[in-house]
Amino acid sequence: MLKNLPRYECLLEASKEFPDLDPSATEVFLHLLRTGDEAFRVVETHLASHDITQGGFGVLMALWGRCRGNQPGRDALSPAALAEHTGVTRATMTGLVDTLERDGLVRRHPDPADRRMVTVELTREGESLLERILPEHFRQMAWLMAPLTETERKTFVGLLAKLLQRAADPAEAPLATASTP
Amino acid sequence: MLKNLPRYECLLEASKEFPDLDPSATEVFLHLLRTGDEAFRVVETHLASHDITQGGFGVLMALWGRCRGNQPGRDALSPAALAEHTGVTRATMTGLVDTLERDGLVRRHPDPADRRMVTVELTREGESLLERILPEHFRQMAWLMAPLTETERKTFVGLLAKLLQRAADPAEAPLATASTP
DNA sequence: CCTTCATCGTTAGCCTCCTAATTATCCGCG
DNA sequence: CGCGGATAATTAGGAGGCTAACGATGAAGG
Repeated sequence: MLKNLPRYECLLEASKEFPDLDPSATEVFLHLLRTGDEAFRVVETHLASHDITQGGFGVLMALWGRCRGNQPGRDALSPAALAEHTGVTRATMTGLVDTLERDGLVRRHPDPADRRMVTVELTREGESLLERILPEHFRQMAWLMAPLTETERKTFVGLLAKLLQRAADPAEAPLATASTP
Repeated sequence: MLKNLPRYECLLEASKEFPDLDPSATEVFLHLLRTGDEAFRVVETHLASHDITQGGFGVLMALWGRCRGNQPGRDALSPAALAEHTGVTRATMTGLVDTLERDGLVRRHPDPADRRMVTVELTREGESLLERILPEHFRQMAWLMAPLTETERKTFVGLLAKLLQRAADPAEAPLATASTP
């Protein structure tokens, strides 16, 4: 998102004016957002070359046997389950499934038991697209992470997990307590 | 983006089937994206409570004296410079400035020297909004990073920088070479 | 001078994503 | 049975993001 990461001296200077500004925290934060965004873009670019978006890819992956070969038969999920799984709202999922269905990668089936419900499943075409995309997708992640040793990766995931736990915490941020009330 | 991070055993199993899949690389990648996204959401939620979006906030920040108190007088930038600075296209910047101007946070001025150009500057209202938002914004970043020691932060930024360099590399990913040609 | 080319901002059309409201259906309770 | 409440998917309306194309202007060369 942010293209220009502020330089460190700059942060130090600004922190004089704002007592709430923690320079090292800000630096980590900006680097995290920037790197995440850039990594995102790398795979997004690849997916775009196959005319599929990140959102669509997420749906396809969710459909494609969670954990691969979990259950026999076709994998079919409701839009609600897909939304939950990929982290978007159900309204958004309607749009995503619309696009995927229009492109023939996915099919909607009415649920005979509960007529409110619908199940979404992969078509052959969707499956084959996925199998065409995945090897390169995996290669790309491996390439991206190549500069990190196995030890560094462990450390990294540990640090990310700490932040993730806090960021995803329902307790949320301290929106009241402050040094500037 | 991805809500359910695959468990490690699952990745190991899948890697049998896909020689290109590097489990630890995938794990790092998914954690990075997920954490970045979650951190993004935290500040986005805060900004939303002031009726401003991330994109708009970025523009305001860019306008608000890069590095704070850099130059005397008002800070004014062209849409192109803003787009460059915040990492969006010029077309998108037009829309962002439209919204900000409609909300009275920003003003467009024609450039007398070059009639193709326009300069964008902060209004008093925009400035005061920013000064109202920033303390809490800083506090939020500090809160988010609180679980990390100063040493961990240094390590973390180092790792992020390594990845960033690679991800932002114009050389891009190895889209040709592969074990599945 | 005038033609060509680069550059600026904007427009048009599309996709993703959101919230809120709508419609259809199921379920349980009197 | 019939009615209210929960839940499914969808629609409506808005915003940000992109690419591509456009109109206006400036700069440079013949």
